[in-house]
Amino acid sequence: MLLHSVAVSIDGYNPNDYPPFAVTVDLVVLTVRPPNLKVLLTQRGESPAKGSWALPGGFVGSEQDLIDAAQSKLTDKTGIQVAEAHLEQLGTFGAPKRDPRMRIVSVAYLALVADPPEPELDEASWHRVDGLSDRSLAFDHSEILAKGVERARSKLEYTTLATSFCGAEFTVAELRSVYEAVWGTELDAANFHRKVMATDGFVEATGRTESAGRGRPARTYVASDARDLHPPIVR
Amino acid sequence: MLLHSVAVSIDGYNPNDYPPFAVTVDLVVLTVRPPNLKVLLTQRGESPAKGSWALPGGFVGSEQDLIDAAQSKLTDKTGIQVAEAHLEQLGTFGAPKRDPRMRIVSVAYLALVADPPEPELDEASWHRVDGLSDRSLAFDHSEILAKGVERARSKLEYTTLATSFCGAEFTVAELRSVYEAVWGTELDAANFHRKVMATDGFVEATGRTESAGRGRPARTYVASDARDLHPPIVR
DNA sequence: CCAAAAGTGTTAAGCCTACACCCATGT
DNA sequence: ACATGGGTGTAGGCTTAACACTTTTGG
Repeated sequence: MLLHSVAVSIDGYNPNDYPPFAVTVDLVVLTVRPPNLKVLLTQRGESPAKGSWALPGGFVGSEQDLIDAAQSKLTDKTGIQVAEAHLEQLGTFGAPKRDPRMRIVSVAYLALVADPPEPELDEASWHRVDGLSDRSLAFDHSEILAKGVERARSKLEYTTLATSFCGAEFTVAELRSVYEAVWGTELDAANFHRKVMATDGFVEATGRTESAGRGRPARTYVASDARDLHPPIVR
Repeated sequence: MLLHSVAVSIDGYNPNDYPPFAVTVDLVVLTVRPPNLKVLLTQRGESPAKGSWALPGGFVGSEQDLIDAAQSKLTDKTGIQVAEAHLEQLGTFGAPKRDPRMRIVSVAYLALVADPPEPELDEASWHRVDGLSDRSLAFDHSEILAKGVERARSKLEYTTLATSFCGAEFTVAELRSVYEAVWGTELDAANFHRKVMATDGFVEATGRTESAGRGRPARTYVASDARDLHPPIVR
């Protein structure tokens, strides 16, 4: 199990100066299917932890940037276009024994996506976050997931990222259901509406409305352009 | 400059499945020397970027956890005991060409330390953060530093981490000077005092006072035990 | 007309800000 | 006594939270 230095000859570096690592990306892909927050998991097809659930991920190419690796994994697993999702680095996990096979450092990314229509791949499926125990995932993936969920919860407080969970056009009620699913609380519809409207750079009216069957039809909105930036709170 | 797969034989893995990386830690060590925020830098003794300033750091050992590598670098460069400092992961930087020699993924850590007494090592020295331009450091270290400073600024808003910049025993005025240095603003002394006192889990009175020469002596405090947790705001 | 959901008004409580003011010490 | 910094009081403005109320649709 010990890894020794490997012979790779590079100018300016003594080959034995540094130990070799494998670097992977793991993805915490979250979506909201009201009233639940869901995470994308893959079932492991081979040992170790064969048959158990894990976060999607894979090796980083030798000439590939970390974010590019995360983006391509996301598109592979969900078919979601990069422009439609929010993707940010979550943290790096590199305990020596986190993978029993070898020394792997994994850079975790958090993706927030709108609930995708139909075409989920066979290998991957959506799971309720609150139905997973602290140790139900392979390796240290439960820990990574917990950090992703915590990040998502706190980011909704001080950014406008909640719109990443919505489709292109959405109502204020849909946006509210995102907050309710992620936070696991109910929000006052009246105050929520006012708060969203009062926050610059959050949503922009389309002028259209959308009827949900019963009740007064709701106006629809799109996310403002400047959404990833650094806007106000919504609590 | 191309790196190819290396032959390392590990059970369960095909040696050619993954590309080899070197993994390093880089440290953003911040301290406050009122009225300035300072960062610890080392001057590079060899090529590339010989002579220019860089963040302290180094390779992660093959059986070493990431945080352990960061802690030992911190102790090496500052002599500061781990228990006295706050250390948290900041982010991971792994652009393919960030180091011209080879593919290096660097896990950056942020350390907040009290201004150390005397024994600064020769290799490392403290620099005013606001005296550094966007490109004055080697590699992508200016970017890493910027992220560290930003993290420190925002964390002071919603945690009690400011006490990490203070010695074991401090006055409210000293604590205020920390906020003023990190944020680059002046704060109302009266309101600040009230806010700190009203925040549970922030400081605890020692019962002692400390005279700063002129004026009424200030009561001294120590950081509450539960400081890294998740306490209220101080703005 | 009635139920339901969207959206607006209103009011009281709490928080923040500015600044007046008192306290305790060194010179 | 007086200057200096520590610390408390207080009033006005702003934000929040709770909930009454009006609007607009489907049945």
